[in-house]
Amino acid sequence: MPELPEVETTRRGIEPLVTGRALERLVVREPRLRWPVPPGMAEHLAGRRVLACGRRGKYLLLHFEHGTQLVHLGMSGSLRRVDPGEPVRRHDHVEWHFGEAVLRLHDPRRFGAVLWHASDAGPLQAHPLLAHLGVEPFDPAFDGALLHRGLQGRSVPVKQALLAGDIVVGVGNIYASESLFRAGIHPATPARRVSRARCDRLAAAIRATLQDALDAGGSTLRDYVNSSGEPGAYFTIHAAVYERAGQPCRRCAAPIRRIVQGARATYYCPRCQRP
DNA sequence: CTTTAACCCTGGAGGC
DNA sequence: TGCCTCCAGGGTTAAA
Repeated sequence: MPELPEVETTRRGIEPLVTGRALERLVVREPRLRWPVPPGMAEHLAGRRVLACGRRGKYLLLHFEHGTQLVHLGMSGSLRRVDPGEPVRRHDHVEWHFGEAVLRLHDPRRFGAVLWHASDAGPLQAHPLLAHLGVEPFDPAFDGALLHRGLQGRSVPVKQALLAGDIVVGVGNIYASESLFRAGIHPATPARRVSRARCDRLAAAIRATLQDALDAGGSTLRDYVNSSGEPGAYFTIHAAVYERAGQPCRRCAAPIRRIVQGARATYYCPRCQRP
């Protein structure tokens, strides 16, 4: 499932293809995504120039003069470059035509989204889907102090507090487990009980885990965004705990455990990770 | 305010 | 081989 590193890698892949270029045509084959693709979006964007390609959390942002297109990959989405005339496959829902470069959104489960925020509707940060997002993990402002502040007053397990995305964005289910392992923190620890010192460790662990995934993505960037890449083939990080239930911890050899928190699987080492 | 559960959807896995 | 059931999962939203 695309987490922040996959989304950022996608952004870096498409940025040179779209920046400064006019969107000749937008094709919406299946508007029924997480939310309906706004009617008339194709007409609204035809011939308009993309000024920049950004990202906020897991939202890709295509900035136009008159507004911004928000693209979310959900959990099964991928955005790839294909050649014009490349056969359309099942679940190819939206297409951006920039001359010889065509971007195609492929999303079997349709949890993704393609939305529009007009410039005259107010600042982009005020968009309902962006307004409550936490800080970017690579923003210098993200540190142990900020994390510690954000965890105060919450009794939910620290893993769920990370996933909520209102303290720091981009930490999905995989990297939440991996980051907590790296920091040596038990995932069920109540958020407010994580000490300031351990928040320093955790913030560093989150950044390091995401950076590792980004590095892995960078090495496979060509395959990821170009049509040669297998759709749905996301980065294979060298997971320490994720989906390793019953297998020996790479650090201490104790069997990795799987628990369910908030209806989501969490993996951890009972010996390396303490409350 | 915080916390919990339901929901959107399809492909893949497992049971029979 | 085929059909049925179950589950995963990001993230929003309604309900408690």
